[in-house]
This record gives sequence, C-alpha cells and structure tokens, in this order.
Amino acid sequence: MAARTPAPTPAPAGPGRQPGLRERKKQQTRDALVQAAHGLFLGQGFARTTVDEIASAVEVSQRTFFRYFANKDEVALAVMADAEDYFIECLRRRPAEESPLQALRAAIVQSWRELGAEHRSGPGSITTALELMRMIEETPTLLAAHLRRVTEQERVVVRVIAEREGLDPTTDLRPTVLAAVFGSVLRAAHLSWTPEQEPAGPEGMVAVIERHFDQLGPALAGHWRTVTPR
Amino acid sequence: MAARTPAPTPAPAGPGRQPGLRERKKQQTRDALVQAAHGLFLGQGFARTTVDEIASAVEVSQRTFFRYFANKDEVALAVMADAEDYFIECLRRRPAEESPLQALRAAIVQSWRELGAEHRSGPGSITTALELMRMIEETPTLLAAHLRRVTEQERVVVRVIAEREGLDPTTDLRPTVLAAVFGSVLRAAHLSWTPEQEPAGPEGMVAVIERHFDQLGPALAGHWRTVTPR
DNA sequence: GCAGATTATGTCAGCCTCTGACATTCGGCA
DNA sequence: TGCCGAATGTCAGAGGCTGACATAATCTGC
Repeated sequence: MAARTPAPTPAPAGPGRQPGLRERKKQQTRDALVQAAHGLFLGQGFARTTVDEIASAVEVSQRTFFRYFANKDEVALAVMADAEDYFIECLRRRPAEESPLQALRAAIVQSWRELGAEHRSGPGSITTALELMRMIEETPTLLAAHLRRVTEQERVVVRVIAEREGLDPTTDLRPTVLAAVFGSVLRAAHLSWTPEQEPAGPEGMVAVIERHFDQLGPALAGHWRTVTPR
Repeated sequence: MAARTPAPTPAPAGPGRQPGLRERKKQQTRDALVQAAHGLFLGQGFARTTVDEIASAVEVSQRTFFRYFANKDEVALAVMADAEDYFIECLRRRPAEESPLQALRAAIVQSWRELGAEHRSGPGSITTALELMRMIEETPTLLAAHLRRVTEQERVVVRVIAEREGLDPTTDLRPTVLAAVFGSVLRAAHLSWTPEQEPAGPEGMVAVIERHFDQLGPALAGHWRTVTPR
C-alpha cells in the first residue's frame, strides 16, 4: 500500500514495527488525497476536477500532491492497484495441484469475494470501487492508463506462473500466452458488467467472470456453426 | 485514411472522384505533420519533442496541428491506425469456410505481409513502422493510448466475427472472448519481437506471431507438468 | 532535551499541452 | 467576378507537471 511512483521512501521500518509518526502522517495524507479525489471525481467528473481542488480539499499544496502521485490518473487508479496486488497474493497461495488456468481463475474469484467481504461500505467500499471502475471505463485517458497498468500486472502474472510451474518464461511461451489470455478475458468480463443487469456487489461480478471463462473453450473451438452454442 | 478525431470533414467527394484542391491540400499537410512528427520522435524522443516543433517544421501554427490531431499521442499512432484498418479489411475478406480463429490468424498474417510488400522503404515504410512500435512500447503515455485504440479495434473485430458467423454478440459471448484472446496473443507477440533476435521486416514479425498462436492450445491445456512442452 | 542530519512540505517560476474566440485568408462555385 | 464556407492564424488562458530553493517538521545519537 506504500505510495506509488515518485513515492517517498517505502517505509524503512522493519516488518511488524510501529511505523513512526512520519510514516503514519504520510499514509494519512495519501489516504486523504485518495478519498478527496474519488469524492470529487464521482461528484463532478474526472476532467472537471483540477488537481488544485483535490490538494486544497486536503489542505496541501499542489506540489505535494504531485509528490504522492505522478499524475492525476494515478490517484484515480489507486484502489484498483491495491486490488490487483491482492489478486497476485491470492495467486501465489493457490495449491500446486491446480492447473495454471484453474489457479488464475480461482485466484481472481477469491480476491473479488474476499475484498468484497472485507470492506462492505463507506469510502473504499466495494461499491465505490465499482463506481470508480465505471468512471475509468468512460474516461478515455483513465482507461488508457488503466490498461497500461493491467499489462504491467500481466508481467507479474507471467513470472508467478512460470515459478509455479518451474520453467523459464523466455524459452517457454505458455506463461506469456496464458497471462495474456487471462487478462483479456477478465477485461471482457469487466466491460460487460453493468450494475443494472447483474446483482450488485462482488457476487454479480464473479458470476460474469465465470460466465466469460466458460466460453473460452467454445470460442477457440473450430467451426462454431457446426457446434451447439451452449 | 481520413483524419481522425477532431478531423476536418471526411472528404465530401463522391467515390472515385478527384478530391479537389482543398481536400488534397489537407491530406498533404496531414501527411507532412505525420512525417515531421515521426522524424522528430525517432530522432530525439517523444517527450523531448514539442508540438510547436512539429508544427513549425511543417510551417503551420500549433493551433492547426491540434485541428488535425486531438493530441500529441495521436500523430504518433497514426501509422498503426492505418495498419489496423487494413487488417479489418483483410478479415472481412477471409473465406467463410475458415473457423473464426483461423480467419483472424490468417488475416493478421496477410495484412503484415501485404503492408510489408507495399511500402518497402522510405518514410512510412515497414521499417519505420516497426521502429515506431518500439518507441510506443517504451513510452508509457503512448503505450497507454495505443492500448486504448487496440481495445476499440477489438470491438470492431467482435462485430465482424459476429456478422460472419451470423449471431448476436450480446447473447453469445464467444465473439467477445475470441476477440479478446486474439488481441492479447497478438500483443504478446509484438512485445516479444525484437529486431536483434528476429529477421527484420514483416517476415520476422509473422514468424513471432505464428509461434505465439501455436502456444494457445498448450497454454490453456490442463496440467503443464504432465504434458511435453513442445 | 538538544544539536544536527533527514525528510516532507511550501513557494515560485516556468514549460508544455490543449481549448475557445475571433480575425483573416483561401478554395469552391454560381 | 463575387459570394460563401472552410481552413488557418493569432491571442489569451486554463490546467498538468517539474525543477530549484527555502522552510518546517521528524528522527537520531548524545
């Protein structure tokens, strides 16, 4: 959860130690900035919110804002980033018996469920996160930045899968191809998710995701016209 | 090939008619802007090139630049955009007997080969295009914009495939899933392409693409550890 | 508890991207 | 030739973002 790009030092405190006043304060302003930004974004739109507004809502200078976030996009994508980190953690914990694809699928479902259960309401709740996702999808520049982040995560997935299966991703293309496929199916699912059609909350999303993964086999099968659709 | 976003009118000239001086001039300045931009970008980097430089290289005002391109990114992605359009054209022409995945694969290979043969050298050549691709991959903001464009193309692919197979993409998820998978495998291939390892020119790229698609089946197969890698 | 080293923040000045408004020039056409 | 509309130029300004430097806060060892 440490600050992202131009970020202040990533907390020199040892594991488990009380972080010290300075660190706590930093975390505090960072959180405040994220909160304020999200509120403003959802209220009046991303483009119509200036960095100055966000900064002065938290009573820091604009310059300070840019010391926490490399750009305006980044503060909007902060929640997503945390969720992605959690997904990677889940993936790392999946039992070795599962096939790579099974592990990925299980990890994504698990992370949605658990994050959903963890924070049910308030700012930073799963509902806010879903609204934010929607906004991202509707804001070209945000969508662009988001997609870039996703591809970075994909590289991490390649590494984790390769380690898991004990092979070299530069020789064997399967981890790369699998990560790519996984990412894209997931995104297709996110895109087709709408709060109107699906039950709100994580369960709705999980359902959509499962539905999309179920179509992976059929989609790649030979001739659709000679195969029964469902 | 008409100008993109804030673009001047998309040529009111009828099909086959001589476009008229005004239209020709517009096309000319547009091309000149693209050329100048690419030259500067490749020479001194994207970030270190200002819009003013590009504009004055073509002797137009900065304002005019922004009437042709919505932003600096767009002029950098112009070549890619044309290539993508050509790919869609190829896809539309693929024989109906091919399975959806076969058609996609054949169309991408075909479009690379034919574009490669068409302009062998000079600005706008396939070599320049490949250098540009590299630059895009290395420039975060460009990469982001590019990825967004790609996902837009993916929607077109969904439509074409759905028409081809005569089904409704809102009910049947296969076109969506297939397009997503196709796009991601393609991108993985692009990423792993390097002018050092592969033969330069389109054939090198085609080889990399084929290699990645060949791994699609194996990557999705159950347990890798019990299957022979190659 | 204090002095000195670190580090976060503020201030300021400035570049660059992008936009709206209005004036001017140029091509198309009767 | 003369009018109309489209393309371009000019200008002014908002907003994102950065480097440099000064100030204020925390931390560290004594």
